[in-house]
Amino acid sequence: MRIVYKNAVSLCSIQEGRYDWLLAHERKRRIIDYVRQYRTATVAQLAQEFGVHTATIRRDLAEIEQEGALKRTHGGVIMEQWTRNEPSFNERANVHREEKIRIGQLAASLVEDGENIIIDSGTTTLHIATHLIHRSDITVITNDMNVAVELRDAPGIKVILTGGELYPSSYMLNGMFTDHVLGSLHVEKAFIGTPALHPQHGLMHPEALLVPAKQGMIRAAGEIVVVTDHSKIGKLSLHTVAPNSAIHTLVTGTEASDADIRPFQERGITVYRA
Amino acid sequence: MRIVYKNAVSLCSIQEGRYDWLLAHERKRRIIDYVRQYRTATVAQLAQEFGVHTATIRRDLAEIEQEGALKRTHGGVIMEQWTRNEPSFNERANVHREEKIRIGQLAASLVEDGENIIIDSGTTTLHIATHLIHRSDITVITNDMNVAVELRDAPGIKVILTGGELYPSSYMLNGMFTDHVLGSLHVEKAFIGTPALHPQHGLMHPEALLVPAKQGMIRAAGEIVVVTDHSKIGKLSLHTVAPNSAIHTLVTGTEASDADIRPFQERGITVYRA
DNA sequence: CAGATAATGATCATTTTTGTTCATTTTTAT
DNA sequence: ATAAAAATGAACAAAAATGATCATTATCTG
Repeated sequence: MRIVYKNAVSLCSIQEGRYDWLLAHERKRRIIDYVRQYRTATVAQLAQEFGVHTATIRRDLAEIEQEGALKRTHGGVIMEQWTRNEPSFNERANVHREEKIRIGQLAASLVEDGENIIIDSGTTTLHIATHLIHRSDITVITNDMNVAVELRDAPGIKVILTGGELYPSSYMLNGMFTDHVLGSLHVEKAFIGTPALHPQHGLMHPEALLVPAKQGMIRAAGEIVVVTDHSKIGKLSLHTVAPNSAIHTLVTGTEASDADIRPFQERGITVYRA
Repeated sequence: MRIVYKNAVSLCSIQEGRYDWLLAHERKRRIIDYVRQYRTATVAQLAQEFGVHTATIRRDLAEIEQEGALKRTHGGVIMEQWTRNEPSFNERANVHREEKIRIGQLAASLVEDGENIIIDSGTTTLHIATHLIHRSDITVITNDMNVAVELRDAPGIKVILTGGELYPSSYMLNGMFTDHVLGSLHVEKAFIGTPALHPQHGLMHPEALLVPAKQGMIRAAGEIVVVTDHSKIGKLSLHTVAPNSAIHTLVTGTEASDADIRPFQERGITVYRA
C-alpha cells in the first residue's frame, strides 16, 4: 500500500484515483479485514501498513476488541477462533499432513478468479480452502462445515453450504437436501477427495451413504479434479463413485511413484505431483 | 444540467474536467454516488473532486446526513450501512448472557422426545441447543452452523442443516437453498429468535435478506415459540417477519415486566419468564 | 438593471484525533 | 529466577477537522 501523509499537501495528487489516507473508521474496518485474511497481525505491522503511529493502532484495537470482532494479544491481534477440534478429525488430518498441504496449494492454484467451484468434504480438500483465502471473486460450494468456516471471513469469497444431515461426529453434510442443492447447480470445477482411487475402478468409497453427494458434485461440475495423497492410489473400496473416465485432473504428492500415476495418465488424466 | 459560471477555477478541476459546473443539488447527489461507490470519502477528497471549498462539502454532508443517506464521521463520510454494524456474534452473545441461558433452558424443556424442531440462528437459540444435548430421539433443523456443531456429538439428536449462502462473517445460512429446504419440511415446533418484538407489529427484523428464512421456519412449524431476552420486547424494526397472531408461545427472562408481556398474553400467547 | 436571496469561500475558536514521552507491565533470554 | 527487551496505557502536546460567523459571489425576481 502506498502511504501519503496528510500534511504532504499537493493539490493535484490524485494518482490512479485512489486517495491514500484513511478515515479512522475505514482504517478500523481495514484492520479487521487484514486480520481476517492473515489470521494475526502485530501492532507494528499494522502501524506500518496504515502509516500511523502505534499508539493509534492500539487505540483502534482497543475499540475493535470492545466491539468483539477481534481478540487482542500482547504485540498484536488475532482472530477469535472457532476451535472445537475433533480428535479423530485431527488424527486423520495429521497423516500425510505435509503432503496434503502441498496438494491443497497446488489444487488451489488451478482455481481462477471469477470461477465457481465445489470443494468436497475432507482433510485434503480443506487445505484447498486454506489456500484460497486471499483470492477474490470466487464462489465456493461445499458440504463441509470446516471448509465453510475456513472461508467465512475471506472477503473475496462467497460460500454456499449445501444443506443436509450432519454425518455423525463429523462436519460433513449429506442426504436428500445435499443432493438437491448439488442437482440445481453448475460450476466450473469440482475438487473431490477420496479414500480410494483405483486404476481400473476409478473413484471408490466404503460408505454408501456418502456416495450420492460425491456423485452429485461430479455431475454438477464441468471439470473434475481429484485430490488425494499417494497412499490412496491403487486402493479398492466397496462402492464405485465414478469411473476414471469422469476424472479430468488428479493432484497428488511427489510421494506417488511413476507406476502409481501412469495408468491415470494413460487414460488422459492430467496428473500433478505437488 | 444548469450551467454555473465560476471565476475561481482550480487546477485540478481543469484536469479532471468533469465536475466543474454543478448545481448544489446535483453535487449532493453525486456525493452520495461517490460514497456508494467507494464506501467512504473524506471531506478533502470530495472538495477536490468537485472543486469546491471544504466548508461547502461540510454543509452538503450535514444535509445529506439529515436526510439519512450517509453517516458522517470525523474527517468524512461513510455508508450508513457500515456504521450501523450489527454487533458481532461474540458481542451479542455476552449481552444478557445469563438471561439467555435461562431462556434457552426453559425453551429446551418445551421440546418433547420424538419431536422434530427448527432452531433459528441466534445467540439465544444457541442456548436451546446446548440444553438439548443429552436428550434423545430429536431431530433438529437449523440454519446456524453453531447450533449444528453444538449438537454434532449428541447421540440422540439428528441434525439437519439447511443449505444456503454463508451470511458474511457469521455462521448463518441464508438464501434460496435455505428457503427451499424449509419449504419442504414440516416440524412440530420452531424456536425463533428476534431482535425486535413489538406488541402491535409482532416479530420484526432490520435485515431484509434474513426475513425469508425466518418466515420459512414459521411456515414449516405447527407451533411457533419466540425466544428473546426482555430488552427486545417493545422494539420496532424495519420489516415485519410475522404478526403476533402467528406466535403461540413466548419465552423471555424474569427481567421482563408484567407490562411488557401483557399485550402478548392478551393475544392468546403463552408467555414464560425464565 | 437593481435589489433580494441563496450559495460559497475565508477566518477563527473549539473539538477531535493523532503523535510523543515515559512509567509500568509483560515477554523473552539468560 | 533474574535481567534485558518489548509492549502497553496514560498523560500531554501537536495537528487536523469542525461549526459558526461574516464577507463575497452568483442567481433569481420584478
